[in-house]
Amino acid sequence: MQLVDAPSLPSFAFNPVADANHRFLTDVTPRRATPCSQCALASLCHPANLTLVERERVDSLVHETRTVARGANLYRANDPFHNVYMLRHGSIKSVIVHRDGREQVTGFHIVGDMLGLDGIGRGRHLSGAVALERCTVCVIPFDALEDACSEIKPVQQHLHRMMSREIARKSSLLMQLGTMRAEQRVAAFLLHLAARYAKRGYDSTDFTMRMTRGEIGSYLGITLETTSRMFSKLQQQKIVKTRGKQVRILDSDALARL
Amino acid sequence: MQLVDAPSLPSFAFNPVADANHRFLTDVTPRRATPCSQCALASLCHPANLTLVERERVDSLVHETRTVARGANLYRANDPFHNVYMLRHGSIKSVIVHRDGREQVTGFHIVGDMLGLDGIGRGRHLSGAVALERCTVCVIPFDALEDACSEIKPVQQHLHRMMSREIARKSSLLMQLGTMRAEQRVAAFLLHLAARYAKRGYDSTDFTMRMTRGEIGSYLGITLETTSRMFSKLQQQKIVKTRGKQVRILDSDALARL
DNA sequence: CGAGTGCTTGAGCTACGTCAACCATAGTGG
DNA sequence: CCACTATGGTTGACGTAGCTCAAGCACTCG
Repeated sequence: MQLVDAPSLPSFAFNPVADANHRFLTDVTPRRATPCSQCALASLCHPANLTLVERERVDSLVHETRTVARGANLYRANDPFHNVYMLRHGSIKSVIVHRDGREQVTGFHIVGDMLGLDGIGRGRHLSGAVALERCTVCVIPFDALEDACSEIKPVQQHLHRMMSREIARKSSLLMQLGTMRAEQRVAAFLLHLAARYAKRGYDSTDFTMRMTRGEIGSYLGITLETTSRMFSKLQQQKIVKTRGKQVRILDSDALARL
Repeated sequence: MQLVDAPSLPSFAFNPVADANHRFLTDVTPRRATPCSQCALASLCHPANLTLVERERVDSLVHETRTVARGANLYRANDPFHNVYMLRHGSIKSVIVHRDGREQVTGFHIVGDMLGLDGIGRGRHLSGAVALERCTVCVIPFDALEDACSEIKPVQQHLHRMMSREIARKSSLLMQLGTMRAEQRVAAFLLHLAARYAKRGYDSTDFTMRMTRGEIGSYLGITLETTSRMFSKLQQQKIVKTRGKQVRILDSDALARL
């Protein structure tokens, strides 16, 4: 609902509502895009070594930026697939909902991640994408991206890498779910998150997790209670320190050794 | 199973060496490719609606076919990534090995599947691919495939769909591991396998699973004993009938209802 | 025939799920 | 400003699904 769209992302625009299902009805606000060439994330979104002309061509792919309110859907499962999205600010969870209504988190996305790739195959999004906090995304029509791929080799390679990494990411998660015990899963989750923050230049030992214990648990295939217990356990062992969503990793070697 | 395609496929080329398990050391036998246009699998590998010229271009991508002996690796984790493979005959498992030596199965591939996609991202294969029976694959150098993508739009789209489907497949597996109980996992596994056979024109109610209980269990995140128990349980309920690796699905609705 | 590999089944143990109570924080409405 | 409510987090008590360990059977292959 809200979403003040304003020239520039004013944070006062955040305006929470109450009610499990009936909140944040209007999700998404389009905005004008600032050119990619001026974007701090360019190194994550774009292949390097483009010519000026190519760079302009890439700029033109993003003809829209959207902001998504906390709790709102960027897209939902089964929505027709048209665009992929670069997450430019904020964090997002991907969820699949079972026929029985339970939902399963299949991914967390942070700044610099590309979303929506699972929709290409069947022309519909397979999972939904829900903002964990106010987000801004660049909207990239997939048709146009494919066209650009044909013309500009590095763009093609970049896309393929992004997709492949998504596959690899899921593989490694599969391994976690298949073979690790709860404590190890939580440890691996923290390390993975930290590594991604590090890669983006954020503090990787001290950060705030945007997701709840329930969401982490769903992602890791354990309950929220177990998740909480594992955080407590890690804290007792002086391996991490948590206070709500705030985490500090005290001994990342120990985490990795679990 | 075996492949009558005969004139060639010299099994004499098989030349064992010593490795972790000391069997099947030399894995792979190159062969000349038969043109794709004459391949029964063309509808799975290729986009439809290609012009004659385009079709020939695609044919030229496959300049090699290999056979892989049972138990042999088509590629191993960390091998440098050069090719993707179309599985033309047989079945293959994808495995990741932990540092502690345990291995986790992350996928089963049957005729018509594309393998190796997880290697694009980092230039090295993330998982290994082990033949569950004698296999033949078409070798497609990825560079050449990318070139063809740039030139022929339908090829590009086809590749993107394949990759996206791989992502989707893993997502759905994640859901199984995250939320289902052992019996449901086994049921979902059978249904999924049956559906894939059906799509390829094989009998989907009566088939033989090429993988062991242990491999199924690893894939599903349960032990081989539990896998076996679940098969027994399903048999008691007259939902499926198994005899070793041979399965008959008696009541696929019941399977889906679990 | 013996050895190797895979499958089944039982008995006991345990990691984790379930249920439930309670606390903290933050937004909300009088 | 202070209850009031909603949401998220922590912790305990208890039950159980699935793991571990172990034994025995069925095939296949040399």
